[in-house]
Amino acid sequence: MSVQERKERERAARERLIVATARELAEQQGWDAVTTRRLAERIEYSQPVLYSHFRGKREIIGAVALDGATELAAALRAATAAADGPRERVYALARAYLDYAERHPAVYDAIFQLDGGLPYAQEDTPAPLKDAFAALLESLGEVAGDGVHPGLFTETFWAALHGLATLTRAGRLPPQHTEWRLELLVNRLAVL
Amino acid sequence: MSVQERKERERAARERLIVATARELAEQQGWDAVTTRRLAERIEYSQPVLYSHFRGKREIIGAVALDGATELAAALRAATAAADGPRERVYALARAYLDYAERHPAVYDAIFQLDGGLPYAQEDTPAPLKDAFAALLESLGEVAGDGVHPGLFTETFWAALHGLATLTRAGRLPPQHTEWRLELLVNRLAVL
DNA sequence: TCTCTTGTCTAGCACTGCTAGGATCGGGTC
DNA sequence: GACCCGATCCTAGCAGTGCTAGACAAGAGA
Repeated sequence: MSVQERKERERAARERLIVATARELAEQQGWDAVTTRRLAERIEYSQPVLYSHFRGKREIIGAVALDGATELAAALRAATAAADGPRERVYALARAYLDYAERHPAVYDAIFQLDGGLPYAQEDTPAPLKDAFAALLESLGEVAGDGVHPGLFTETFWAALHGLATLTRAGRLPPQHTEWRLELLVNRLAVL
Repeated sequence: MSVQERKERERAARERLIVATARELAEQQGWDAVTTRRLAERIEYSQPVLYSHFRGKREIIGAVALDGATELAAALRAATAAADGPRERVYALARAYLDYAERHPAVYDAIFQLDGGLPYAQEDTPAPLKDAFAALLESLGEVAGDGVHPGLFTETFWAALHGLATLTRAGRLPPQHTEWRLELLVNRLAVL
């Protein structure tokens, strides 16, 4: 059985290579540049190999999204762990979120804007996505205020952050005063 | 000169037809279905005619965005005009905004998500876009609170609405409790 | 009526995501 | 060690995309 095991290992490694390369290409040149031909060339295989791992380009985006969600959750937890008190935690969380969106716009898009064929906000939502939301909930739940459902509060706060992140990057909001908008959001929305 | 005038009139009419048809197609089947071939077929001209009016598909999206922005501004003003007092005005504004995003998702995307080649948040930003923001500012400026810049407050509130609208439509937020999130946003962000 | 500009269309380019079918490589068996 | 056969991979191609060069026809002005 060791031959088959080796083959499966190699196959898994190649799958990781595909996802990592897709992400790299997307971060370097945007998702438009991630074509199946270019991706195949970079991993030094022919196009059809991609389709033996994924149903199509959509599923590759989905795989990048799952990777990114894991990373985002870790970044949020790392930021809040170093902060003292609810107020500082919320600030740290919001800054870390916007920071991630700015540093990894392609991955952020894969998670929150593009169609990766993943189910969201359902029972069968993949664990990394649920966990990213959980990371938000951990710090935001404690500042929801009396009588306000922590989950719904987290959703609302998150939506506001998402709006800031996407509108700023799309050039719809001027890049100046980002910090100010973030402070307004935290001061008004969170019950501290 | 009347011959030339007639030609220019016809040309302008055809340009409006292109934009209206693109919008119709996008609202019916999504922007992916708006291909230059399909669009040309619907207006009963050949593809190259499109390029005698617009530099490319991007500019057509931009034209739909400008149309939509005018419409959105009118919808926001109509909603707030019928409301009494700042609190009711903000509610009416927020509801009208989310309502427009839900009823005209393709147009909403053209304005706020897709690349239509338009300059935003600058001096040379087209009037319809500036006016849509002005419509937001008219109702939101009065609830910014003391010492808070009305423009920046409007941007922040708008970003939050945008986040709710896009995340909900992309399936990232469950469709239930939309009203509740909106109320939370208004109650916490606006100083009433 | 003829000419020449203006406007329109046909045909084609380089690219996209995706797939059918043939070639080749390598593990398992005799 | 030689052979068979299945798994694996690649070449070639499909239908579609945005966009454009160049041929062609229609119509205004002389």
